[in-house]
Amino acid sequence: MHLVDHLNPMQKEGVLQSKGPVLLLAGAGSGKTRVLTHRIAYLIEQGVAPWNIMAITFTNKASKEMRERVDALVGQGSEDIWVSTFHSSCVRILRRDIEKIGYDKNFVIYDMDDQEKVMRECLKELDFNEKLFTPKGVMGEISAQKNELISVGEYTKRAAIDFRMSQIAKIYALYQKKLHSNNALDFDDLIFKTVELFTLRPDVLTVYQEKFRYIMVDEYQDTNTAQYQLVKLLASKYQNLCVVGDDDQSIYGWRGANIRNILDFEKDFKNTKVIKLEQNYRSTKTILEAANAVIQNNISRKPKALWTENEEGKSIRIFKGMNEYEEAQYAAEEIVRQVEEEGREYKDFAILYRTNAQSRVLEEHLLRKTIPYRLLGGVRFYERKEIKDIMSYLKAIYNPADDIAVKRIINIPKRGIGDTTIDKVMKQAAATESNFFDVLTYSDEIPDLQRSAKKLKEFSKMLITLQVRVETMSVVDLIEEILNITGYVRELELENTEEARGRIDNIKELISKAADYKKRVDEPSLTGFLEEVSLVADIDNYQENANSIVLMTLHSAKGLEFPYVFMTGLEEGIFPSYRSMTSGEEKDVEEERRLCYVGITRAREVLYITHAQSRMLRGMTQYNSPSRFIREIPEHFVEETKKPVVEKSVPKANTTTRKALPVQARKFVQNANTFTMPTPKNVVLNFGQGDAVQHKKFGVGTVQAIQPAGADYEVTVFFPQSGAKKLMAQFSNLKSV
DNA sequence: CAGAGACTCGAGGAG
DNA sequence: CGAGTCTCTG
Repeated sequence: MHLVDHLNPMQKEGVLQSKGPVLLLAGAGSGKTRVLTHRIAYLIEQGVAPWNIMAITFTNKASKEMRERVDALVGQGSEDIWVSTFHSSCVRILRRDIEKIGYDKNFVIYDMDDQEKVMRECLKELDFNEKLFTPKGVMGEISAQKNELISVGEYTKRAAIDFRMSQIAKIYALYQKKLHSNNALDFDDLIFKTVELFTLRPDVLTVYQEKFRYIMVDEYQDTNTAQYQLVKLLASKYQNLCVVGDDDQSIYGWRGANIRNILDFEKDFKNTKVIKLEQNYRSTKTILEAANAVIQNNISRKPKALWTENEEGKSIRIFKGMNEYEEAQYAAEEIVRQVEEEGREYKDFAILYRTNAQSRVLEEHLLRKTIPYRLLGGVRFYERKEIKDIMSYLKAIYNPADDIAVKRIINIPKRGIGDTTIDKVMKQAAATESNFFDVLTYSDEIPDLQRSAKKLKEFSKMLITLQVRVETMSVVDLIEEILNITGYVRELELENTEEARGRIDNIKELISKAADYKKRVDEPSLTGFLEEVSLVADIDNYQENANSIVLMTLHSAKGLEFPYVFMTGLEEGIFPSYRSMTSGEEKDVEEERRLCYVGITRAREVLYITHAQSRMLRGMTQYNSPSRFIREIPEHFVEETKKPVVEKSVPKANTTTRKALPVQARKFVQNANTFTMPTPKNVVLNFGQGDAVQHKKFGVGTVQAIQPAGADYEVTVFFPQSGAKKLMAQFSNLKSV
């Protein structure tokens, strides 16, 4: 029995084509991970040393999965294969060699929060119009430059003719200067600086080229220019580069992913062998053909069509809710029904949505039905205040030059050091070109700081004390020591609120994560722990085995699969998003459509698509028409389902075949049909649709519909005597009976 | 300096 | 609607 015996011919070719550039176009569910892992095993079988092999993925989860599968296939020596993400590979390289380009190798990694703080400082210092230059906006532009490998110098040159750009160039320069003096890199820098290192120091590049003779890149369609350049540099010597991707699943354009990387691969690497994997092993025919039908509406793509030998399967269920509550209720009830009547397990279900904000209503209804669920996204663990506080202590101990971390904790818990004092310290630091922390240590010598010097020195002494212990203490002990000295947890205990208890739990969770780190890693260190924390993604924490349904964004769902998938909020303005519809660029809607394709192809057996006629957004009620993507699914794959008639009637799903809907032949024609109006205020209704109500003149009737109408509700009530009446809730004085 | 209350403004997705 | 910022007061 040979490695490739149970692979299909195309997969086999992907495995055996082990030399030279290979472009593996792998459709959704076509077994690409399988090809990659077998390919690695085959290389080793052919006598390639494990340490000469590198496999790059985007998420830790993907790399962990690949590592496990490779371990199972290869056995001995597999630990020497570099299986890691772009970011962690770069960190590893930079820790060794970044000194060669003028950075300290103990750099810290800034997350978005930290970046924004630095950015705010820059904007404040430069005193630019804050309406024109928002931290987020400028950060986005700078990030885009880094993704395109455009340095401060290069950008400044290009910016010369444009006022706004030249302003941003100044911010970019200051921002980089601050990061450098804080001894910090942001996410984009991790890639950028590695490329810079390789470019400036060919000797270093050669070392890595010799090391990584066989390179594989997963999710290649999501690489940006910087990542591409990195791979190209590494592979240029031996040309043994295998990239795997699917242009139809490119959904990270907004993050700088350059779809040209996949479309032009053959031009960049001569004699590229192109292999297409088009057989899908995951979904039913119905689901797959629906996905094909949707994605065909995109103009810029490589033509292809996935096929499967799987059975027809069930129709795609489409549900229209009156509002997002009804939508959520439907999903929850349908899941309960499937679990109780069809014997499915909770873990078979995923609910997907376009934006994280949509998860709340869904959660409420799942809680109400006591359906166990896991939520990915939202406020991530490491972004919680208490966690960031503790982490900032660790960062400040590790790298006192990290002004952002030091400033964050200087008055946490309260030490009587206020904004005025902090400002003075900052001024002093700027004037002497020193770090914020250094100023603290000699604050008693500065006239301006005399009054608060005692507190400042006390704080700096405490940090120094902790620094000394790093050598001898594990991360767990260090955290406990911090909590001890600062009284952080004690303070929370005194609060004695639900929220405070939650925060204490989170801190305990952090400690156990640190303990787990210590157990798992060969040489645990504070650096290692900080690094790991900086680089975790949400999806990395997703556990397949837990028996609960899972809620996540469509973006997070890429690479996963579930027997039952709910795609929710399929409405114009939500999905496709308002921004993509109004940007004026068709490519933006095409990216949304690819996201839809990704969503549909997550489903193995049954796909539900739901949308709501109205939904609350930012305190406003929006009325959205159904998403164009619904119309792009041929109707014979679809059945429209009605809500299991709730409340008073039989709780049984009641499905009917959907009547002919006009099929929109061409896109572009679609207009938004999205608008907002004020939500009724000060009107409380104590009845809902289907309830009986009493009216002075008409007697008892049944509520048929409730529509917001300006600041009031228009209630349609059917009265047996007088027929249907439309009444304004505020004036009709309806009473529930 | 700290806390309370008013006020503004904004949510797309993620390593 | 809700998080984050601003302003006022003790």
